[in-house]
Amino acid sequence: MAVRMRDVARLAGVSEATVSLALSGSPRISEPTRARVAEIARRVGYRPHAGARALRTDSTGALGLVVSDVANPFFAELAGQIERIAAAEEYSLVLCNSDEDAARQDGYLSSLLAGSRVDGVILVPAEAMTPGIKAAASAGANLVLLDRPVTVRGRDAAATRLRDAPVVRGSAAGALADVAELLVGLGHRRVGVIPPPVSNPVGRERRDLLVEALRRHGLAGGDIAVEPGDFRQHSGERAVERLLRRRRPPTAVFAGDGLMAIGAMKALRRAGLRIPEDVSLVGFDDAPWFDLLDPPLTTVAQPITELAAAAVRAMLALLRGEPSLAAAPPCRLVQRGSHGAPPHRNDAKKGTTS
Amino acid sequence: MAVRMRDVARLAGVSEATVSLALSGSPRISEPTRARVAEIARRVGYRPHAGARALRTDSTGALGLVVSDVANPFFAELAGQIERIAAAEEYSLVLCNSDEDAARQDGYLSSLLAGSRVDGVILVPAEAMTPGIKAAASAGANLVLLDRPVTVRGRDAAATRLRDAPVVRGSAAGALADVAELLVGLGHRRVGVIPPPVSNPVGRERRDLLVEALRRHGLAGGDIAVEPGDFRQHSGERAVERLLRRRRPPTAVFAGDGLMAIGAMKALRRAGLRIPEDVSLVGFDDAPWFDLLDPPLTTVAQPITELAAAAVRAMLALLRGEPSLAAAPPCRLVQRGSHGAPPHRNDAKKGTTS
DNA sequence: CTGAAAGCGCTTACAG
DNA sequence: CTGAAAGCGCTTACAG
Repeated sequence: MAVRMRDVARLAGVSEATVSLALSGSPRISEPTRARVAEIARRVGYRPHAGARALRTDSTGALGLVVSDVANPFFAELAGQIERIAAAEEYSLVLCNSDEDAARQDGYLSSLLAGSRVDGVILVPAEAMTPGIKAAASAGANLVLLDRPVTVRGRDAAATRLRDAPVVRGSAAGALADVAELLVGLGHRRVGVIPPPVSNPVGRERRDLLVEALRRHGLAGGDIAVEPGDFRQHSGERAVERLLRRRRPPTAVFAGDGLMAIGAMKALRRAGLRIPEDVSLVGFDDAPWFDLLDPPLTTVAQPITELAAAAVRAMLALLRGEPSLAAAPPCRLVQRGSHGAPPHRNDAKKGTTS
Repeated sequence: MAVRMRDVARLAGVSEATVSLALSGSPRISEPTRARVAEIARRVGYRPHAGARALRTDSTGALGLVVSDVANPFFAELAGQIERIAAAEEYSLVLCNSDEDAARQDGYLSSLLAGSRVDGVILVPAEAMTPGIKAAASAGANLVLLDRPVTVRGRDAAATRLRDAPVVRGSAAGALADVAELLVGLGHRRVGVIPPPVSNPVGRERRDLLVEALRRHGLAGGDIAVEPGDFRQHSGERAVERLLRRRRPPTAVFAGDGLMAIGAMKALRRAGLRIPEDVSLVGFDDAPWFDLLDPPLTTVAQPITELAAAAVRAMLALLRGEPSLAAAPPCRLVQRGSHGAPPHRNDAKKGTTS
């Protein structure tokens, strides 16, 4: 059906070997021959059979990207940028959604890597460690960890390799310290924190960074209410409901993910609370329409372009056998309209609706 | 590096042929042998080399998806659902962003199809017709057109095949008639329309369907101002600015795409206009956070889940050689808070800011 | 400067 | 019920 090398060779009156060499620009082929072969190949729309080439060269020209959910605006933007950069480097992108499910993630890892579908995988790990990640590492796969680290135990070969795997993620410490300073500075003394699942290193980290910054600003442990979510919008709603049922509900809420921030906003509104007059809300992740929300969302923006570029760069370094290139570009706090001073003290119990 | 069939054969004490047959469940292999081979393959994490299999069977187990921009929430959601459904059918997804650029789209088509990277492509065409689409069709590629049709001329083989290619897209006629009825019913007499590029059949269609519905409700041609955009947020802003500079600016604006609706909202606000008191705004495409915008956006929602399912279904039918399965599930108007009655007549020129 | 030949890892007629 | 052999489309040492 498709045009094959044999056809190009016949049309050019040379052997397949010459076509192959000519198209790869080998100096062994004379310029006139090279030009003629290239022109014919172009004219007939010849493209080498990707599978045949992969079989022969043990490299596919494809990269895998396993994220938890492309419908999440953060990952959608990230996937788009990674595709763009990879395409510029002549790599195609196989996209997989793990849906935060370790088993699905491991299935993808195995099909992509053990099946030699791709040369490497950029992975947003669904859990701190899974059998599939271990298996990929011990098979010597090219793995770049994106957005989240992985928890490595032991000193076997897989563990050692994994410890060396490049991790590319936003550095949230500075921005979360800014969040703490902003909220405490405005007078908030009771803060609700909705981190990603704490079974996940990224959940623990966002929680700990903010909680510690809040404490540095004088808040006591009892003033900080933690209700983890699961990266989904719905979990943000549920977490806010739980926060509002507390004896002394928070006057400010931090939601550690874009979708959870949306969910938190919905639940806050449903409870009849005004943002920021009754409660302040600070999110994590940004999107081009967050400034159009009601109110415009104050949030921690991740450096998506840098993350995408660094992830592809780290993968290319791996593929070339160069030393691994981790990266941690800083997140930054974007102040918009969803934060403000807390309501007066005697309004304290107002939030206990639902 | 990776485990190959040879290794499984050795461990099981049988030939490679037997392993192949056993794993494919051939009745020629005895049950004990099959079970033993399967168990060993599972234990060592064997996965067939995708390229070798593709070379031999002429089928890759992969599908291409070429969209114009995954960062657009509509396509992000669509891509996510398509990946999910394709994965359930054991197909992996190669994602490509054409960025509405015909040349990039054609490059992807050629690399995916002529390069035998995928068994078929689900394509959101960047233009009504391009050389790459024609080439793919005449090479007999499996092509499903998503969200947008293609303009076919001529009666050659490629044209005939293309005319038979399944088209899967939302049917907007009913919902756009509802938009016209809603706006005219509220008293609007001057409507601004920001369709997708009219070089694109989908742009012409959205424009024509709405304009005709508006006319059926008694609006004259001069009352309808058309300022096409290009699917990007920025173009929605520019289009609104042009609409507001008109002698008699519209009292209601329709933006024919999610990102353009966001842009329109931004420009309207920047011009100091209140929505919907000064201008009504109706969008196209929906997202889980559109109800949190200020004001909540009244919009035409596309049936994304149905579109994704229908696209994969159409592709599977093609791959099985079954008759092509087009689909056109209906869009529906979601009324929220961005529409209302027009301001009083003597306010008519208020909008001429900028 | 160019060609003939081997081999990557599978699947599938063909033997037995 | 199982194995030996051919061949998919490439690339790359090896000859000449």
